[in-house]
Amino acid sequence: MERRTRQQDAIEEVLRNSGRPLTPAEILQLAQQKVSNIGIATVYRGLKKLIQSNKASLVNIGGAPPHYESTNLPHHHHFVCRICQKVYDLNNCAHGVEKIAPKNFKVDSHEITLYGTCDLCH
Amino acid sequence: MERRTRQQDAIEEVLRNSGRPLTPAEILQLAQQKVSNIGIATVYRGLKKLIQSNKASLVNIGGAPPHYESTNLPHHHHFVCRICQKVYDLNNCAHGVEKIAPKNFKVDSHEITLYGTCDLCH
DNA sequence: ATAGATGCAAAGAGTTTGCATAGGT
DNA sequence: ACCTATGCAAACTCTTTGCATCTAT
Repeated sequence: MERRTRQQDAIEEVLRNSGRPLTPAEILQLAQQKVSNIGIATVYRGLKKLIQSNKASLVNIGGAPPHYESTNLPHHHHFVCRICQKVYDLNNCAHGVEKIAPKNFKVDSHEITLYGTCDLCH
Repeated sequence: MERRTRQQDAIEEVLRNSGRPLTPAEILQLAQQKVSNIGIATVYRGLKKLIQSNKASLVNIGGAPPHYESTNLPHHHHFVCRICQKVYDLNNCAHGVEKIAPKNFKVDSHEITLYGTCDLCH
């Protein structure tokens, strides 16, 4: 049986409330504001559980370390700022991207990542 | 001044001759067939140089460890088969993807990765 | 001869795991 | 009371760095 703990709740809440994907270290820092002595191992274990239950997903971005985000968001993509390394959510999606696959390749999902300079850094 | 060494040549050649992106460990293994006692540190240093001189680039694929590929290929994207885990190169590119960024965000490059089932696996 | 590149091993970073204990049920 | 989840530290994996040596120029 799975148990509900303050730590697990904190991790889940941090992810849901952040408007952008976070790294495990960022999640730890934010979760510590809710549960003072939560450890990094708990964050990793918590993330693993959230991914298995499909409440969070891994966002893999070239150059940047792994980020995690809540799955309570609609379909979207990401923008990585080359200056501040922050990852932003993009709300639009280019339609028709899956058409670049060859015949006989069945596409079930896609990821688009844009790189450049964000609002604040430029 | 930069020097030309057998090790550096081997790394470059391995990347150019492989039809797909490779991990540092795979590059090491293949390069050892050409230069017997080349070490992993040399591979990392060699890759760094190739990236700086724009002869190779990092390919980041969700779930999989970092891969590297030669830039002697035209602009292209990747397809990851969920069954066999292979990474395929795609020759087309959806144009206009950079338009999904908000105003004031300057886009200089993009990556598209499709996921699904490849030809052979389906 | 000179100085950049290499190989090895040690050091760092990020992530996982073992184990005793706290705390949810 | 039971047994999962936690916190800490050690273990692991991947990558980088220090240093003596090799080697391309």
